[in-house]
Amino acid sequence: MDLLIYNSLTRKKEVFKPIHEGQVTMYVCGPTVYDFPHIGHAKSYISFDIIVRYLRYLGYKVRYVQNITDVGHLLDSGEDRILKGAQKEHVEPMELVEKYTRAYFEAMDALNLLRPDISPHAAAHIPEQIEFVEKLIERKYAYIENGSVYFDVSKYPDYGKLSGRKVEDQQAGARVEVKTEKKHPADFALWKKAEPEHIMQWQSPWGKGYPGWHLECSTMSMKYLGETIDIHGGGMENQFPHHECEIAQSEALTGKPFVRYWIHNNMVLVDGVKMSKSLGNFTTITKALEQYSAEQIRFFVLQSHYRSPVDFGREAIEAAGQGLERLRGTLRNLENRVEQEKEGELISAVKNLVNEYRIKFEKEMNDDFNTPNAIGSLFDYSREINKLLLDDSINKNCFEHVAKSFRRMVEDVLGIKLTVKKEDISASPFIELLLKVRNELRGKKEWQLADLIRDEIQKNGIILEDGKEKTHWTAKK
RNA sequence: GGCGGCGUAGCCAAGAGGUUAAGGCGGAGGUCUGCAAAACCUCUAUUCAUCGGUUCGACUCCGAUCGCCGCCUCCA
Repeated sequence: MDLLIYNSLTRKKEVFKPIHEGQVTMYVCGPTVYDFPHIGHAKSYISFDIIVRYLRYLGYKVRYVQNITDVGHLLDSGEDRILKGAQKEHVEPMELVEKYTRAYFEAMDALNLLRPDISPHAAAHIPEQIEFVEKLIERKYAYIENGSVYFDVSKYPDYGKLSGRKVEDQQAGARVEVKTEKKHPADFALWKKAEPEHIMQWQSPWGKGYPGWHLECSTMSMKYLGETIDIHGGGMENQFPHHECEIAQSEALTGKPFVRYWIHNNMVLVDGVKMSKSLGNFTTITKALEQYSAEQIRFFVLQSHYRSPVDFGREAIEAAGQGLERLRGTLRNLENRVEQEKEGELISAVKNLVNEYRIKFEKEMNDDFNTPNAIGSLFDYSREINKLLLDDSINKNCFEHVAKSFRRMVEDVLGIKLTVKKEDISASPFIELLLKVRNELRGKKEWQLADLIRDEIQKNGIILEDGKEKTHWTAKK
């Protein structure tokens, strides 16, 4: 069964074939670290996390690079985001970078995202970027103007192939005033001259300055993954100009295709409009995690497709949380039975069930990482498992086999942790003791006291379920 | 002005030229249960923004209209 990926470059789903068999090189545009990460980052990076996880599930050796932008990313006003932020917070630019880089990783860890294999910083790759620009000048794709270097878009006829735009159709200066020193409004900065008061500046052959924003991705992608990579991911809003410029400068330099599969994920909306830093309508991940669990947020995000926008609304997130509880219940009950039942033969009906749903899950994931459908099949699977749980004659090994397959899909591929380990709960022995007492009371039909214990325990986040033989307990997430 | 996307039940959300339009939440009823909880069963869109067209057949393709959204050198 082939893996199909929607390639933004061709606007078609294509069969995925990496350059080197069994290996995947993947680059994803990372954050500009000048503020706390928000739920837009969450959706974006969860989407790519799933892609990495699924590729690894399929057996590919993936090298996953995601940059940290800490220089050169400018605001409309022409100010560097990092410098502006540092000014605002009265800290050194690199102090700001450190603070928000940590915040970013902490948030990503909290959401159970796999760390990239390499997280290169733009400011740590200035020599490589300078070298990149020098080569472009050498090859006449770039020109120097007043201490800055610009890419000459007219030399690269393919400019616009990713976003489907023609240079002449654009309303130059629609949003930002056109710099007069550029030969053409579409030309973009590779290197910018720094005014003396601009703190972040480096010596270059063209005087003191700093790199243009687009440059870092091309440079670092090539450095760590090679001239042509398999997958480049990013947010849709970066398709133009950012990725278009990356393609232009990279392909101008090497004469080879820069990226084979471009993957763009859609945006997070709030009340139907884009959530963004500039609109100020964003929720930080920390704040979201105060209201919802990490698993719930992941599940909510994955219940819509990565190429669809998702509206971050309370009702929908809570509904997702309820749904997730059902999957949790299934695994919980499976594990209770694994604990309880005796060893035995793996029966073929169980083997077939596991196989059937593994195939369904893979079929959906193979169709451009269709997580909503994959989750749909998990709910069907869950229902089948629940029916199996009704059968008293099934042995431990069967339940173990099913539990393992269920975890593989939900926890390993979707990255959603389903259970809290009982060993991790320090109150564990006391809970056991209370349950013992409560069951004594139940035996004596002292329902009032027994119910009181249950209510009080539940108030402390422990859920009780009275089974036929014993009472099971779990910690609420 | 240019480029692109979306409009599917009370809510979220897949799908796709042709057997019953996934799945989740919510709701209704039932089974089980000391009561709970969980689970299971049944029901909950004759219809896919609107209007035309193509077709033996369209929610799916084409055109128009209405509404919403993104990008056009700031954003994941």
